[in-house]
Formats: sequence, structure tokens, C-alpha cells
Amino acid sequence: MRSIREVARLADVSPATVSRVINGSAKVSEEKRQRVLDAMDAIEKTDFVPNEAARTLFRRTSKTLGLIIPSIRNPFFTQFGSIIDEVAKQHDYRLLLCNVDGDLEQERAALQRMVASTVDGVILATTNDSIQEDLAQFPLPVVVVDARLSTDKVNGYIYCNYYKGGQLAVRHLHEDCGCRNIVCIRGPQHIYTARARYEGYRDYCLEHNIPEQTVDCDYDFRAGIDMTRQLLERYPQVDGILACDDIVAISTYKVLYNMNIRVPQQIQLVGFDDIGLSSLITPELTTIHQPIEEMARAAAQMILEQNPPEKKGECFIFPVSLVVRETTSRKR
Amino acid sequence: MRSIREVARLADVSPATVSRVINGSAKVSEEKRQRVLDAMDAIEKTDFVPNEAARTLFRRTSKTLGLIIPSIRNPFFTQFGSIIDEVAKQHDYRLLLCNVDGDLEQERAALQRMVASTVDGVILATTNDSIQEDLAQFPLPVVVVDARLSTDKVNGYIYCNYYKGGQLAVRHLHEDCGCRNIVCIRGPQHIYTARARYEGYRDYCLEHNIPEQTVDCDYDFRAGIDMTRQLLERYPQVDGILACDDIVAISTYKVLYNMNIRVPQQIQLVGFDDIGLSSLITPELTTIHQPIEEMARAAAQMILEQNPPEKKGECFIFPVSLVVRETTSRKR
DNA sequence: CTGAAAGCGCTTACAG
DNA sequence: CTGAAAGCGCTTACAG
Repeated sequence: MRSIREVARLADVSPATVSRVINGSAKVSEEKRQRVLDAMDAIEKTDFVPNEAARTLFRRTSKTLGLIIPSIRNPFFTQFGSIIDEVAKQHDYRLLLCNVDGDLEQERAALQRMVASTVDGVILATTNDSIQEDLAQFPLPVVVVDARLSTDKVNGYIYCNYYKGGQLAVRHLHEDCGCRNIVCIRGPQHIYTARARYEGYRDYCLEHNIPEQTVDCDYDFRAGIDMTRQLLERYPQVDGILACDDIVAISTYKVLYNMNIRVPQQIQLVGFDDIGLSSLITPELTTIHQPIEEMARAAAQMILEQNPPEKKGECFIFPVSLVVRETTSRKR
Repeated sequence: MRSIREVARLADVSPATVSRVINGSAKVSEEKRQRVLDAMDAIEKTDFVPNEAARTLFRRTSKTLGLIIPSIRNPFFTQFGSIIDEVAKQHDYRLLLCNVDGDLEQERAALQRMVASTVDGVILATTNDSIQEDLAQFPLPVVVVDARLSTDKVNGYIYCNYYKGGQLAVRHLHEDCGCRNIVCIRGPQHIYTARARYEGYRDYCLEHNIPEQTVDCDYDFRAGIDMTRQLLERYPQVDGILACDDIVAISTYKVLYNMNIRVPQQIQLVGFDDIGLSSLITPELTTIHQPIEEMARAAAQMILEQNPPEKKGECFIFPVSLVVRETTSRKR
């Protein structure tokens, strides 16, 4: 809580010299350096820590990475965030995390906070398409993750080949597992990442001449419970379900279990995302894997290592893969 | 990215006046106020956001709450954090979250960062007892959560009656469910919160003259898998398991399931914590509920509403309760 | 009501 | 090598 001036006084040198030894930013004679070190040791009991606000003000940069996520309770974003945090630490950066509850106004406020805090760049995972208006004139580097907006005024987009994921999932259900009545529980269709999943499913159905059957559902546990019940009424002959989100798949499983419908014997189930949870639960969930870790590293590096940062909306599309676990079983 | 001076120039007033309208901190004539507002609108395209570092430097406080947690991947802390975030927002505060991977050095660094960032107080969830040395001379308000250290140089401790929880859990298994061979999977015994759970179990066993059977395990999914296997070898006659952590209970269930041991018919299972996950999984976990939300609110309020903050290590011990769900069944 | 001034704590040209 | 000075962008006494 004390300042560099007190250290300077104790060491009988100037504040500038103290600053130089703290930062190693210029040569300091061995003698003075030692005096400063001693003074800091002496003061350590009462604690001297350089004031970050003052440093940031001077530098005009805070050595922090901003991360904005829709929900800190959603394991997908939390896994993502922990990697960003790790990479940031490796580069001696800090992480400024903002949780916006999927709310557009909060998301805007978070963006403002990032500017106010002079972060070096922001990684934005959004579910609000309209945020792109703010992005178009955003003064800092931004990389958008897990979304594809229509502005190209960002440094990059990082997402997966969701369309392919949708196809992989139905294909597995249809070809490998022999399902004949596959229902797709699709997420909010105004969001690109949800739409692409569904379209993958749809086009596969079209191509293979199998009926397209869908149900709409938010990415939310409770909503999943309700929609699964409706699904069973609407499509009583269903034998395969593609839930476009792992959390929803988990609620689907619960409903099926409680109705004594056996998985995968009677109904086969595929999720989407491969969040950590998918392999913790029992039975383990067959799902479409997104390489969360690689995506997070790419996002962090794009900001940390890109200079000058160019805003031309480059897309980095990662591959997805099918992970067969226990909620589906191959045709015997 | 521009400064208050540019706004002032545009509005043809002094920077002080701009500051006053932004903050509403003093009377400004309607005319000038309007000029400032107009100037800010005009500049909005290019964005003017008051620099937080400068404000913080002047104020000598940042209107933020620091939160240090062992892991951002652990849903317990994440649920806790989301409540803190919510309360902070209500008070127009920000949240500065530090993830330390349970590592003592990182935890120390996080504490330093809190001082450097002049937060208004820190909420610390720790698993490192030795952090208490740092706490003893920490210059900011601190409330320690989910731990009980031996220093009283903190503003408060917030935790639960874990001992009671341990008792409640065995009692349920023994009395309600009729288990005769109850094994306790206990957490790291150097940590108070883990020790108290075990002691509750142990004392109940002693009192009721039933055998005390334990196995040691870190609070970790993989460790839970391994320890459950060992447990079954060591106590083949087990018919009730008390896992002192929900995540461990979830891995225990998985092992049991894979060995075709039916839960709760053959072995009954109780977890501890009641993280959100416990009721998402199927079957739902019987567990000991900690009032996470209330604890988080209490922690945030202790810092936000306590003044002057007194460091006398007051303890706020919250009640736990048994939540019977699907992994145990009452004696018929 | 309003502006000029001083200062929050740090860091780096700039002299010497 | 080292210190005095200026300045990062803001805010609030202090005059007027």
C-alpha cells in the first residue's frame, strides 16, 4: 500500500532508480540496486506492491486479455476460459473475465469496460448477433469465438465446422447405429452456430431420403427436459436423437431414463460439443467433439502475437469429430 | 480511446466540467451539461470511455471485488463466483477473478495482484493452509470462504457445519437406508473442511458401534475412479458409500455402474456439496447441501457493507442439510 | 456554476 | 549510472 517513493526514501535513492530496479529497465549500479532490494525487503512486512493503475496509466496498456462469455456457469466457456487464463499467464498477462448472462446490454457494458481498462485485446464469445454493430467500431483488437457474425471488422472468427458436425452425428445414428427415425433437437436458429448444426442434419436427411424431424430448444437444462417430453409425444416412433448441445443431451437422457426408455437399446442419443461433463456422466455421452483447447489457444495467440492487428474478419474454422461413447451402439 | 480533454474541447468547456457531468458529482448549468452530452454523442462513434486506470489512481480504490478460487473448472467455485458477480453488479462493482489452480505460489501472486489493483476487498477460497502467513499481514479486507485457517487476522470465515454434514450423511445411510457396511471416502485430511466431514462420520460410527471404514482420496474425478476400485477390493462387503465430495461421488457411481453393481439397490451412495451437477445427472445424487448462494452473498456483503472492516476472524457457519435423491433409498 | 491547478503513483526521455 | 521533471487521464478541493 505504500508507494515507490517510500522505498526510494528508505534506500536513499530516487524513485526513478527504484523503478529501474523493479523493472530491470536500465542499468543500476550494484550498490544502489542492493540498497533498493534491501529497502524492499525491509518494507515487505508492510507490503509494497507497485500500483497497477499508475503503471497502466503510464503505459497506456494493461497487459491483460479481456474475455467476455455468456455464462460462467456453462462448462463449455469455463473450459475455454481456463485455457485462455493459462496462455495469458505464460505470456505474463492477466485475464479480465466478464460474465454477461447472455444479455446484450451487459455484453455492451463489458465491451466498454474492456476499453476503460485498456486491455490489449478481447476475446468475445457471444450469443447476441446484434453485438456486431458495436464491434464494427470497436477500438481494440477483438476475436470472436464460437460465433460467426456478418461484420468483418474484427481480427478473427474462431469456430468449428458445425455443419459437418451435424452431418457426422446423423450419419452415425443412421448408418452405424441403424436408426430410422432420427429427431434433431436444434438450438436457437437465429444463431449461426446452431443453424449450421441443424443444416448439416437436414441436408443429410434430404440426401438420404429420410424424414427430417425437428424440435426447437434453447441450450438449457430445463428447456431440454420440457422439449424432450414434447418430442416423445410428437414423434413416438423416434429411435435416434441428435441433441445439438451436450447439456440438452444430458436432460434428454434424464427424461428417457425416467420413462424407462433404455439408451442406447431403444433410443440412441448423440450430443454436441464434448464438454468435460460428457465423459464424467454415466453412461458416457456420444457426442461431436470441438477442439476447445486448440480454439482457445488460437484465440489467445491471435491477440498476443498478432501485430499489427489487422481487422479483416479472417475465419479460423476448426474440425469437429465424432466421439462414440455409451449412448449409441453400432449395429450388430 | 480519446480523453476527457477532447470532449471538453468539443463542448468548449473545461475538463473539470466534463468530469462533473459524467459523474453527476456537482451542479452544472443545463446549457453546459447539454453541450457536453452533445459532444459525447458526437464523439461516440469513435468512442469515449473514461480511462479506468486514471480514475482508480485518483480514487485510490477501484470499485472491484477480488475473488480468488482454486479452480475455474470446478462447478462449486463457479456457482459461487456467479453469485458474487451478481451481487457486485448490483452494487455497481466489478469482479476481479483469479484462478490459481490450487497452487500456493499462484495464490500468493493473486493476493499481490489484488493489492496492486487496489481492490476493495478479497474473497478467498483456498485449499492451502499456509496462505495464512500471507493473510496475517494482508493490507486489504479479506474473507476466507470454504476454509477455516488458524489466523484471526481476516475479516471473516464463511463455511458450513461440515461435521454435522458428515453425521447427517452416515445417519441417513445407516438409519434410513439400513446400510451395515458404510465406507467413507474422505478428502485431504490436512484441510479443515475435509477433516470435519470425516470426523462427523467417525463419531457417528463410534457412537453407534458400527465399524469405521475409510479410504483417502483427492477431490478429483480421476482419483475418485481409482479409489473406488481400491475401496471395492478392500471392503467387498460394502453396502453404503459416503463420498465427501460430489465429483468423487460421480466417479464412484461410474465405477459401480461399470461393474454392474446397482445403485441404490446393492450399494447406496451419498455425496457432499450439492453442486448443480448433482441434480443434472441420472440417477440424481443424494448429497449434503451447502447453501452456496447464501454463503456467496454473505461473503460479498461482508466486504461491501462492512465498514470499518474489522479483522477479528469472525466465523459465519452455515447449516447443511441432507437432500435425498436417487442414489439412496429408504428402507422399505 | 466553473475553470485552473494540483495530485493520484508510476515510468521514461532528458540532462548531466 | 542517476536524479529532476514531465506526463499518463482523471477528479476534486479551491478560488472566483
